Amino acid sequence: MSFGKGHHLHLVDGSAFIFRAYHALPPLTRKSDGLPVGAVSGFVNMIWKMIEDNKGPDAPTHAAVVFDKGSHTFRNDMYDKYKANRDEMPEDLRPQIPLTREATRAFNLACLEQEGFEADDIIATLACRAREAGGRVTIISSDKDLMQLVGGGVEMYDAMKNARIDADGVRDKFGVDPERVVDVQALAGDSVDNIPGAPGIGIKTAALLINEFGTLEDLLARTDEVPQPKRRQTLIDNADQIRLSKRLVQLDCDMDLDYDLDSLEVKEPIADDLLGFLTDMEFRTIVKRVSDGLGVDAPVITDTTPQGSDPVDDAKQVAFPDAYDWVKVTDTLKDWIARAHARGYVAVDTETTSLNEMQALLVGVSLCIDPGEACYIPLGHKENAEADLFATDALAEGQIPFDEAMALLKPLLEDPSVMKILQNAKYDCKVLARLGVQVAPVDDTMLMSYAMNAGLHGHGMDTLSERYLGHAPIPIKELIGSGKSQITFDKVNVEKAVKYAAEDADITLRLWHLFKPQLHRSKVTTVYETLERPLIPVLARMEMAGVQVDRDVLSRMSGAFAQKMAGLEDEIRELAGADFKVSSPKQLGEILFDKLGLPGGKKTKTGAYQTGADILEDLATEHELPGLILDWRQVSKLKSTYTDALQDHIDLETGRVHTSYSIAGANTGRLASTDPNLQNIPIRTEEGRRIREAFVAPQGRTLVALDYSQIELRILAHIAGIDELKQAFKDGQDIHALTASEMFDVPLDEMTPEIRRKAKAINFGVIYGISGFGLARNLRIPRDEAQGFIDRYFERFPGIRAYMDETVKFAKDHGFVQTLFGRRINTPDINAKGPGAGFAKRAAINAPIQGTAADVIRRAMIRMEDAIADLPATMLLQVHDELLFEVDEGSEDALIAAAREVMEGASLPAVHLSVPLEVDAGQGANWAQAH
DNA sequence: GTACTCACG
DNA sequence: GACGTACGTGAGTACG
Repeated sequence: MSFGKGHHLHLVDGSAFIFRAYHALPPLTRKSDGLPVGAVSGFVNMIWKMIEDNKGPDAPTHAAVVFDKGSHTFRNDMYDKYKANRDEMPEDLRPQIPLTREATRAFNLACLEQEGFEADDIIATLACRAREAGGRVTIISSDKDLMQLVGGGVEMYDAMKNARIDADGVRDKFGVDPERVVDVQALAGDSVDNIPGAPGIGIKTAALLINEFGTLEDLLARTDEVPQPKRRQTLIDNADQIRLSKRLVQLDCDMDLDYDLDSLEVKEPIADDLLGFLTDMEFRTIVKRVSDGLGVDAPVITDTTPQGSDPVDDAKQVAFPDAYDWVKVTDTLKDWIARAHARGYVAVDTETTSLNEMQALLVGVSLCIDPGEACYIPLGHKENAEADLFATDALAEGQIPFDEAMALLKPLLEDPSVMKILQNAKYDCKVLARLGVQVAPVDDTMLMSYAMNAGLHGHGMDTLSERYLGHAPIPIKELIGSGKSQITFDKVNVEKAVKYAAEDADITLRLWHLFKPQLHRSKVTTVYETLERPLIPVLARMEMAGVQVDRDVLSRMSGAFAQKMAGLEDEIRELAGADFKVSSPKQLGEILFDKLGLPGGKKTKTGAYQTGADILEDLATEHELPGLILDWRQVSKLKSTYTDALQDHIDLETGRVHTSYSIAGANTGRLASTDPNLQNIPIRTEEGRRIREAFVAPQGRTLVALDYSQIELRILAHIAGIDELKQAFKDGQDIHALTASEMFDVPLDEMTPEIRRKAKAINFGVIYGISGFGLARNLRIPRDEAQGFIDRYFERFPGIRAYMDETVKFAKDHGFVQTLFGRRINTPDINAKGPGAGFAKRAAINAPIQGTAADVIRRAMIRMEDAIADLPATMLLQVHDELLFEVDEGSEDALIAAAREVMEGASLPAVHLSVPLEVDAGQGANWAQAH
């Protein structure tokens, strides 16, 4: 009998089920092999519950579970930014997607998906057909995009809230009848799906307009009748965008489907199929429940755990062996690789000749699959290596030829179904990338620790091993020595190398077993998945790209600086009346305070006089010497740290400078740049700024810099909820001038630079956890005056003080603070007594602000590569609130537009800031011009 | 190896 | 009542 009156169709939004299950549940893994199955388990539970709940007279006669397929749909062809700000699917969810299809079929339910269409379109087409045939439909989903289908026998059911949604429910939500929902959505837009809509019009206004004009088409045809001038203009200006939005939200009710409603008739699950699947998944509880429900005996799930015990326990309890496997022949290597494939994960570590990844040569690879069982595959060890006298270029015995081994390892390292577990993965990924191996997918124990333990301790392997495994790894010094006599790893005796290298892989695997379940318990899985791990390949590519630095420019500046220093030194010695080392603060202090008897003379804790810039500036009014010292120091700093040291960092092969970013270096989530540090290139003084002229674009290219304007103050305004500040940012006002005006009762048009400067210092102070002492020192004013400013500021902006108090209280209660994106920064000293207390408090106040800004730019960087993929552009550097790019001449504007859009929308959809993020852009032949 | 100083956001 | 502080980094130099 064909589908019609009296029939009831259930349509389940399967993809939504999966995401809900994934995010609601801990990251369960299959015990026998560690396969992630948490989302599958949640999905199965939801389907089973749905079946159980829908027995009885109103039971569905027909049913289907509908899924999205692929990420590119016909909507992307209409609008390339459709759903563009969706975060990427978490790595451990990806392998579960096919399993949910399998689960659906195991339930004997129709499993529907179609390339190029969203689940919503299939649901729409089927719902419309069922309605036309005179039957009833229940759509099991809470997605508001499906509400346009409600009515005429079609209802929705929100399985989480246990609530049915009928036409009245839709009217409650959208303020219009279901058939007009698309009109409202087209006007209001949707930041989650990146539907543009009309700026400034939300659901409320949209419903008002639609109810007044009838339909969207009528409204757009009669915009001249809209009474509010601003609203009218918005509608006129954005008419095309609104029409596009409507086409984006309008579901396709008329898809070509190669099946009909009758084929969706409900069939009882076949016990063997269903229980077979559930047993395979090792879902003990569900197997029991389903068996009871079906009235059959529950099958036994045999325990097939690798060593018959829990990997978390093994990680800590299995002893570290005295010897590991030295892989000498390809058969042994093949055996290890087969084991890794069978297990689905493997810990990997590489040994190389250098800490600099751009120069490091691969010397060997170690693998580990079970605690205590690891191997080392030596590839580039030299013969007679340790005795310099006999060192030759000949390779040591017992090694597989390099290319042969790499040909075997590459497929494993690139296999999407085998998780590679590394400590500080970026390093190994870069070394291997230079050999043409793109390691993926990757888990990084260092980043797992960082996500959970930032602020508690470092995240290097030695620290983690001692802390969490109670085992001190073999120090690298024992193999390569230290200082002048240090050797490279290729000269290390292979026997010793096996012990050391395999142990590192063993430790990494054990840490992973410990950390993986903890990640979820600490509620930082999302942080790890969205802010830490995806950054590894992004930074690796930026570092390998490097930035071109003009050696001649630096060299010329060095010469000029040397001359200037020599001249200053002569003057300094003359004024001092003595010969001394100008670079020695100790000697300088004695000259200033003992010999010349200048006033002041504070001592450091080691008993030497302080000679910092602030002290010398104060003394400059007393004597000529301090000023000259300051000049000398500035030039000396520029020469030694920049014009000289930077030249040594130019890579001879690429002719460029390749920094290294540490992802887990700064507690707040900021990156840190080392070897060289390219995040502290001078800019504040004119002379220093010229160093940036040495950072150049190659022939035919341009440097483009984009930086967030006032991002930390904006975030503070959002977090603390300060309406005046939020409004000022929305209106594009000068925030420091506004603060000054509010505090000192000076109208904006009478603002002086001096008053504004004070307000600016206060604004920065607020971000740092202001204190009277600190502000006084910064502004060089008496302390009580500074305290007066602060008091007035808090009087004017009471919300800021409330934020500070709440943050400190949160830190005291929980032992950590959080960013808007859930990043956790531990505050172990927050309850300390004594001088440390103030320090910890200020750090706790600052961390959520600095950390949220760091999260925002991380999100932008992760999305940036896709966003500029079609442009001849490369992302090169990050300087906390700035990104530097290189782009072919002629494409500058396209790059700026694309990058700005990513940066300004980087918080979405996870966090909707109540202040706009603004990005300034510049371009030029060198970094000085681009800024 | 530690202390001091100074470059950046 | 005194203490000692702006938040977060990395690197070069002196000095023991």
